Amino acid sequence: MPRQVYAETGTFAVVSTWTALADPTRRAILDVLRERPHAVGELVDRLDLAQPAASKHLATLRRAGLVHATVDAQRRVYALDPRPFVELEAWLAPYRALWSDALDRLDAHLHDHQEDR
Amino acid sequence: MPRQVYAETGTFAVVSTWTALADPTRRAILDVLRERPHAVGELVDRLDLAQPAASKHLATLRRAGLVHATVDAQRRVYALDPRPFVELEAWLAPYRALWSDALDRLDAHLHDHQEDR
DNA sequence: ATCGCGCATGCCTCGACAGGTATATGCCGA
DNA sequence: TCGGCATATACCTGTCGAGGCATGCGCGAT
Repeated sequence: MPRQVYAETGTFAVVSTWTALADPTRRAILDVLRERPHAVGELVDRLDLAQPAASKHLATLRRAGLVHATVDAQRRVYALDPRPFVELEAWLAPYRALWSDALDRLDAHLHDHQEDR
Repeated sequence: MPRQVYAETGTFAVVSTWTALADPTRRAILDVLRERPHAVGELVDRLDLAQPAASKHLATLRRAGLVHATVDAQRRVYALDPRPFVELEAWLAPYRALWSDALDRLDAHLHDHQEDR
């Protein structure tokens, strides 16, 4: 049975969400964690990683607040944390006008000679 | 009057969207470009950048497909390109279940003792 | 108490950048 | 044609992060 959250206490080398997401291996880890929480060993098996590499990537993801670990005996079970994803969403939101505008223009173009503006 | 698109022809050192977005300066550039297209000099002024730095960041953004430039005499006017943002959106979409689930649980918790599940 | 397992961490090396300076290039105006 | 402007690019330097290896550390089982 899980016991305690493994907090990233203090403000030690906080990592930006963007920096954490810049690495493909870390994005792969997140993809797997989206399915369900995984222990480090499971991630090592499924993603064919060296164990130290996995631990380091997970540490980075932790410092970015993207994941958190629960302690279960010798195992650390990592799970996603929603908050940074919400921030990403918020960052992306203003850019959404870009493609919705593009789609609008496309739409206008399709309905071309019927009405203008 | 603008003349030509400044294509990133060939597959020379394509940069991942994530890599391009990992840099804060580049994100600042995108924020400014969201307002309207800007020439390099305008970006240099508004963001207090060295001119070579601006050109280099813009080159990276170009290789990531996030911006494109139109040539106007000696000036290069950079504007946003929607496509990578749509891809970002697509990447983020599956994670949306995360916080919608969290909100659902919160909601359920608020309506707590009224109905279960 | 001891061993083995699961994981984290320290050290090293290397390649990838960011910032700065200097310089090359295309284009306009006089 | 010439000078100057706007931008790109080459070069250098310092920094940071990823991968690989070895090792430390906590916990459970025997």
